[in-house]
Amino acid sequence: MTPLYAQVKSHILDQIRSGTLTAGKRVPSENELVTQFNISRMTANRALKELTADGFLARVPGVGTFVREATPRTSLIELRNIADEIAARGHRYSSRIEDLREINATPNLIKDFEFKSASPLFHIAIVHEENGMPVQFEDRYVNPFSAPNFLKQNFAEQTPTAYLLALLPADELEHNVEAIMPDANQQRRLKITNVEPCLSLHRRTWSGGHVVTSATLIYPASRYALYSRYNTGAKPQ
Amino acid sequence: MTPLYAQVKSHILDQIRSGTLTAGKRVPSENELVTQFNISRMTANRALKELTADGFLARVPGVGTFVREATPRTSLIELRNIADEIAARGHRYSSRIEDLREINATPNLIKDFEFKSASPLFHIAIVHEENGMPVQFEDRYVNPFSAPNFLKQNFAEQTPTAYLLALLPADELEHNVEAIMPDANQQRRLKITNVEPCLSLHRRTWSGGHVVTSATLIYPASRYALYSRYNTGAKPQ
DNA sequence: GAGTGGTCTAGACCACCGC
DNA sequence: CGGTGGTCTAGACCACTCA
Repeated sequence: MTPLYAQVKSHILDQIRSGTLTAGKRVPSENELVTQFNISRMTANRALKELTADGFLARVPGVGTFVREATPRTSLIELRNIADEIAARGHRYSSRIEDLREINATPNLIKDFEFKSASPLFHIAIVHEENGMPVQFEDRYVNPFSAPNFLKQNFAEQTPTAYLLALLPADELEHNVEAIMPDANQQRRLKITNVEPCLSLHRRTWSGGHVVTSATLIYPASRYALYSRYNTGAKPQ
Repeated sequence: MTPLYAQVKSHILDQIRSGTLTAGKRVPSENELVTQFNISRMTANRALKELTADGFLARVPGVGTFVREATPRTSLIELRNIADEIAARGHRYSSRIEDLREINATPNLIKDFEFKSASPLFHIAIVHEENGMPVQFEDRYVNPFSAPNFLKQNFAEQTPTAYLLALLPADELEHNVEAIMPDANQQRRLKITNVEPCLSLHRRTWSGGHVVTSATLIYPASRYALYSRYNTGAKPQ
């Protein structure tokens, strides 16, 4: 059974997504939600408080709760498909699959996937190339309960990111970015000749409360940077 | 009057900072907090829930609430003050100012600040330290029209970020993250002995349509990572 | 079975806002 | 003044874990 506060959150998010509630518009007050959903005010308060913490709403004491301008918290690293990015630059995309099979989760992976005990996982190692030059090494684990047919896909046609995004909407993302020196294996796969640092982007993706996939994306420093620009919704003086 | 839940939060955070509660240790249960502070369980629940959301605690249903491992990582999305982040980990913050003066904008800086012609700029170079160890080198330029008193501030008391944020709301942000090998100057300032890659985070901040500041923040890879986790607003809640 | 966290209720008092 | 959000209470039922 879905908790009541989560149902209220979903209801409001649906209205924002569908355009019924647009930026700046007032959301039902806590007391209005109490009568609409036949819940207690504490439950309505929790729903609105969490949506505010998530960056969707802004609350003004004595006035009301409002839909915020285009979510300022979602922009730094969008979930984009590297094949589309490369195509958008007018370059040729290709890939090389280096591994694709079922494995047993290690203790670290069990923690990553929030599993309670040992479990099989799917693994893919794939090198993405732009005009034949490796630009990203993707080392990804996939929850077989979320994507049971993962191993049967043709990843020469569609990247793992694109397949998973089409299958399951990502409702929560976690990113961790580090600078690393690639090990010999990674250097070989990325065809790095000189000593060159890399960006290591670790990403976990949730859908429906479960970790769908955990991926480490490695970019050679000379060929890639992460970029974002966005509006915070603050009021300029 | 400080809210009760905030008092409980402070009390627990103080114990983490002072070392009374270390990583992995169990925090008082909700019922124990109820009797200790003479509060209702909902208030105790709120304190523990928020500390969990803030990343300090981890809760296990049926077992208890525990202090999390302090991971030195900084938020990618929010504009946070490094002094607060370090204090929140219970560590000692200090800084070393290496430069603070007015300069003339170079062509690159003129472009960065969207100026039409040459102009003076303020410059600060400052090393941020955690328990005496350099963790960030900040190389920042500031628009004198936005913050005319910048050079007169005491940056031993307040970081440049904190000063500028209090002065002007950031209504637009731009980030660019790269992996770099630090040059000799940067190595010396960060006290890097071995060959070690660094994260370079370049950030421009707008307020009222003008570029207020342009900063390059350099983090040694071994001591820092950038982190973010957020809700995307996609369908399943 | 005792203890834990997860959720929920039906009230309450308050500061604040706009009218 | 009535409506808003911010906080708080004293109960409650549940699923879960651990001994």
